[in-house]
Amino acid sequence: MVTLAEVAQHAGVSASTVSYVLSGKRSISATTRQRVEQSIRDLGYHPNAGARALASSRSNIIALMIPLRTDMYVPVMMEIAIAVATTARTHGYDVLLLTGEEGPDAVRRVTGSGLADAMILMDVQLDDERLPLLRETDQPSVLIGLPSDTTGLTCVDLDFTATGALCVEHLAKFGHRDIAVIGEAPAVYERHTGFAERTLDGLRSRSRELGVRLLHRPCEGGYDAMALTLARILDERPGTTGFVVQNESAVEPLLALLRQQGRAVPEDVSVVAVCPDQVAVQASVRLTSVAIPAQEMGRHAVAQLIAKLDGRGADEVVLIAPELTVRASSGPAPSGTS
Amino acid sequence: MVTLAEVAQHAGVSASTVSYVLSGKRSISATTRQRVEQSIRDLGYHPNAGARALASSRSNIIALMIPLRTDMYVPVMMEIAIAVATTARTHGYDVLLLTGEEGPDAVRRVTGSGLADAMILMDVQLDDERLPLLRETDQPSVLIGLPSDTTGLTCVDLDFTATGALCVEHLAKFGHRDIAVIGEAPAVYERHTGFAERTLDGLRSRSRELGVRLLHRPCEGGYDAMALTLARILDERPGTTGFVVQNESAVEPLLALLRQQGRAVPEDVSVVAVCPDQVAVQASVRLTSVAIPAQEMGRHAVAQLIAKLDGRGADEVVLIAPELTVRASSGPAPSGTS
DNA sequence: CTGAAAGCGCTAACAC
DNA sequence: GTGTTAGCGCTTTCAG
Repeated sequence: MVTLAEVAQHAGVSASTVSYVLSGKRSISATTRQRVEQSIRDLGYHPNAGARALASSRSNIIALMIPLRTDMYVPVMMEIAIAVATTARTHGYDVLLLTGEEGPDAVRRVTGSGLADAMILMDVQLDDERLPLLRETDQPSVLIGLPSDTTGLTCVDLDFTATGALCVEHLAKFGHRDIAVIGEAPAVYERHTGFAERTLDGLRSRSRELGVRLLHRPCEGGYDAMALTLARILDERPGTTGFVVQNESAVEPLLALLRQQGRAVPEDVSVVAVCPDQVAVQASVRLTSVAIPAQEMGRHAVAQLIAKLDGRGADEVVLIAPELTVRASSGPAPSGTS
Repeated sequence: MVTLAEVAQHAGVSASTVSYVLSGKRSISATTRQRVEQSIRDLGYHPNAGARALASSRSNIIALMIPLRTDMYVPVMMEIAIAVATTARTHGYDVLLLTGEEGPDAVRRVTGSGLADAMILMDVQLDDERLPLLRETDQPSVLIGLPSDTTGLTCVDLDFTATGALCVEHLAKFGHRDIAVIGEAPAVYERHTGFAERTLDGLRSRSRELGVRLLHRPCEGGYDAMALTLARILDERPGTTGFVVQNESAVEPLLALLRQQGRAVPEDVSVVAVCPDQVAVQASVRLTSVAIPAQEMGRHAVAQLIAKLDGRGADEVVLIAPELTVRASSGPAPSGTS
């Protein structure tokens, strides 16, 4: 293994000079720099991560905690994770993958051991058990998601309240007065996952303002569950002409069932989804939707974290504004309907 | 920050004793051990990862390279990644997440810097550009996937050749004589991804043996692409009664299109999918399928890697035997059809 | 069964 | 602009 000392010797300079060439923390004459860089290449030198971490008390690693659960839409998590990893690399950081399994202990382990310099938490609950730990640690962290109390925390998320409002507005503008919301699985609400509840808040308050009737039903994914849910909705509110879907695995079943019942989209009923663009585009009817900006969330989270690590940047809640894309699944409410 | 020296002092022993209590590398009297463990708890001591890595030349980190691409079925990758992470933890290892972006350079960086002790590569191409590097490094590695030349490599994968064969057998047993294969996106084949080609090999050779006609068509995901592909297939082979689908985002579109054309599943046509169980179960028709054992692959990969790290375990190709689960989408070929 | 002490490879004062 | 050097916190011989 090639060490810094060997590089120094090869280049005829001192160890510190090599170190400074690498870190750029003090100015180096052009000639020395070139000699050193040449030696580094000649010898195939790679700085030792452990030694560096020990001496500098910085590992240049960011920990990313992802949830174990699989009842959320996985591709979004994956897209965020990948965005985090690639963005982190552009800042010289690597990413350590932690599953939720260890729970709060993982936070202790990572902060205590200096394994990572900072951490990003995904899938935050409204009253997440890891939050107290984060508040008392001096280790920078960023949440992707929004807990109920954000004091002393930095959070990045889509503005789901605005998302809910936006969906209702869109349908209301088209004259829909009876809207049904197909939500996530009941477990998601029971767990008090922030985004689901906030979307609901947004949906409800804007409905109230616009005088629209709103019916919310959680729904497991899949055809059977969707069939049951849809039947109940139409039973309770036969005049329903607008649907908001926030559950990727209910999207296609819903469309199929509507088709099967002879309800044309968007002539008879309109559907607005909250889902990644890919899902909206690949559906059997191209869906009007509010996208989940996974990449943007990942990038923002890393940016915030780097800012903290560099001493810039305070605690802040970054809410990404939702954007609704009109596609083929929404249109004017059929006339003659209440 | 609490150091090992402080723990030693608190417990009234030497630093090395504390170290040995932690590592268990030499026997310690029960009383000393207890005193030390008490001190560790009292002080809230966590060993410093960097120092440990430096002194022992082992980081206790496994690098996991996942592909950037998103044309593969993401949930499977995610499931593997999570299985890798949790399994690794049970062996005392953490997982570093590398995206394919850096390509071979990532391998160099990680092995050179001692950041990770070993690595797992996912989404291996038949002639992957990272393989030469792996062969010349002494750093242990395991591939999830199978390149064309496995010399000097350890690989874990589903036996896709057997998978293909199994699908044909199942359909042939039901009397289907004309089978169409809906494959992955063309890009996947162009990239010479191992699993896609091996499945095809299995499908073809068994078809030949059983005297079944086989038509293979790559297919992008989504309805439009599937509609086009299906039309062409039925045009070319109107007598097709069996479908093998290896493309998650084509599954639902296919079912919808068949339904729309009045072809009942499984009365008129049978469908066998190669996909995760979740997809098979959630589809509008519960699909007869060969599952992708994501968790098992992740666990196996880690097990192989740990074996190597412990000096046990040689290079080996582990092919997981496919299992076909019969569900509601396959049945006897309609009589009167060739 | 336990201690003492020599590094591991690098960073960052402190000197010049 | 460059060199000297004292650690960073832990592991692991070598001694007892």
